[in-house]
Amino acid sequence: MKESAPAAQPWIPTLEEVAALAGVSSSTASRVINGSPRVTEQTIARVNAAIAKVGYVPNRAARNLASRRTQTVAMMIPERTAEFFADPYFAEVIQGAAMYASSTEYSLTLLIESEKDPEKTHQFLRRGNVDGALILSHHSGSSTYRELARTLPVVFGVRPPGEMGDEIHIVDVDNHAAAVLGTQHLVDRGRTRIATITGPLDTFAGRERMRGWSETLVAAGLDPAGSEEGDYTPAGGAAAARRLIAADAPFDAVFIASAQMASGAMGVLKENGLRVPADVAVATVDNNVFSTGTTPPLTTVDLHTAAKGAAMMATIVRLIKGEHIGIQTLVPMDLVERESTAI
Amino acid sequence: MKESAPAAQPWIPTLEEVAALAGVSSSTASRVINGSPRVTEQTIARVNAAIAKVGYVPNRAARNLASRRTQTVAMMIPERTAEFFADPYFAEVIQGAAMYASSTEYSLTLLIESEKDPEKTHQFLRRGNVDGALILSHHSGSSTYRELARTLPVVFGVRPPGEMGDEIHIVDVDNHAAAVLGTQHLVDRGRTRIATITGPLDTFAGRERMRGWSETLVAAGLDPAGSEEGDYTPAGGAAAARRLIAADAPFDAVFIASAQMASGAMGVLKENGLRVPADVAVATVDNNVFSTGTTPPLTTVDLHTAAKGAAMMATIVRLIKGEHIGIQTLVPMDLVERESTAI
DNA sequence: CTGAAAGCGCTTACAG
DNA sequence: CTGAAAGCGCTTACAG
Repeated sequence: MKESAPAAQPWIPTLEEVAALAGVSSSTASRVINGSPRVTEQTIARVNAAIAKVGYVPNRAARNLASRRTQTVAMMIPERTAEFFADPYFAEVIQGAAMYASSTEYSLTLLIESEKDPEKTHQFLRRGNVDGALILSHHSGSSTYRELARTLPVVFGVRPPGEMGDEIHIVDVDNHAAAVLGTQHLVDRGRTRIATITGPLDTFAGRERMRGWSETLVAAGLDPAGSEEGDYTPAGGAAAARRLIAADAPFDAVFIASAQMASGAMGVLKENGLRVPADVAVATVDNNVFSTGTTPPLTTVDLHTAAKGAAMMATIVRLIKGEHIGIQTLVPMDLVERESTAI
Repeated sequence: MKESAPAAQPWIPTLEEVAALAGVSSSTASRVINGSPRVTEQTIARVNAAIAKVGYVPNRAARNLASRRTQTVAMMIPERTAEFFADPYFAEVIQGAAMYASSTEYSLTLLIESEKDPEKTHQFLRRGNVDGALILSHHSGSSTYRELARTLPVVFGVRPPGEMGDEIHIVDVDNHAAAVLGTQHLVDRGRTRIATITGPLDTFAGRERMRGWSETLVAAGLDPAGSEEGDYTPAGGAAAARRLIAADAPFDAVFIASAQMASGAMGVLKENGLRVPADVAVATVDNNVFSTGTTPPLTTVDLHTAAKGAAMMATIVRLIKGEHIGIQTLVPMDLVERESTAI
């Protein structure tokens, strides 16, 4: 089945050739390419002209070998890839990171962590095959990434288990504030019996969002009108909505901790003859197809998830360059009002 | 803001050290690592022991430079990344490709194509920085990727504009068959007034799915009960459903060309007092959160999208290795029956 | 500001 | 089956 040859490589210009064309040494050509300040304007122009003429692109392998950098950042993906990619949240973070990367010299590689043999993955990372790693998800309880962070720049997009130490860099959103924003909006709309569908309460984000809902009610002098736990999926949201209704504590609004859950919950509300927003106002979190695609579309807290991905990438690049930066970066958010909370 | 140093690199073992430890030359150690057949069992064992002992991982840059391969495959992402990643379909293809890649020596890099300066991206690709490229999307009308395919192994996940030439390798699903499968199921359920919400009709897939719906009706001796065009989004599906209802041609079933559109359409059906499946049976395409998260869950044609991504990766690897393979790979599909078409 | 030279860590004909 | 040697295409002190 083998063919003669994998398509004869066409002509690929080399640094030396560019240098010759520009009438300089390859050292100088290299300096121009790498933006060294110690080169004449004129030389720069000549080299750039030569580069443009032959369409020169540096050979990454050679460059990386010589400079001992890889210009590569790994995005770590848990082995349960199907679940991971099913959540548009992660896709959006990846999108933001990839977009930011494209504006830099770094490229983003998807690296799936073997859960049976995490050591293999970690060795790959530690052995100089990437300049840094981005962690979006991890088996809670595992602290392997924390260890990795001691020998390699690592940026977390979720809070790793255990205490925050100085060695951890995290880019996150203020989940408590997000829930306050969404819930307060329901209060401002005059709703007084506000329920919630929470995220998984064994996650930090899930608990924080619930706390935001609860504290907002207390501050407004309102009693909670019910709380059910969901799992961030539409089906989970639908199930939680059913339990909420079955509990028979009347509610005129519900803060749902994710748009995916909200989209599932909407169908259940309708089935039970509850009109949105007339009977029940709905506010949620995440501005994506799940919040725009329902009827009516949902008021939501936009967490700027793509911006979070970009911020993670920006942070890892700065860490790689050896900059000294803060432990935590918070990504801003805002409320997007739609029909589901119209008066 | 600069710090002293980017964290002293810890000890990274080198091939030479592994070789010394095993008592062989680095040539031999290299052969063991690369699975050359011309090495003694004993030598292999000794080298592997040394590798395990020091936790050796080959330096990719050196390896790539010496072997003139990159072990990297680029997944091309259009510059409108937000739209691209919003569709779970693409995320699922990426997932499958990444998963397959992790079982090989290849790594998958996300490469965003600059649309203002596509030449820049293409030069990067052509200049030996990747071994192959995967194309999931492209501006129709552009034939640049076809040109690229003449100098670099390229696998398409969508049909490029223009004629299929021998130089094009494509991994796809039979969209016509998918629509036949879904529509025939509605016919088998005894529905006789079957409408459709199509995908964008300026795409090959959109037209093929519509043709499948239409031909199935003809074969069953049924008249079409209406057809509206959607755009693969929930909002687009909702709008199409509204038009379908407004057209006032009664229908008792609808084949919707994507689950995203179906999820939007479901809300509109309910609003209009149409019960699913009692009044209207719904069959769709894509087995993801959009088909499982609605109430009731949707009967759908599972296109095995992750398998498609894996097949794309498998195909590019074979092409890179110089194997002679067929122009087209079709990924199988199957029908998943759920409540939306229950009798 | 520029160049000659060494070296990054591997692979791979070439001999044996 | 194994080793010595050359070389992959860059970067980067080191001199000047």
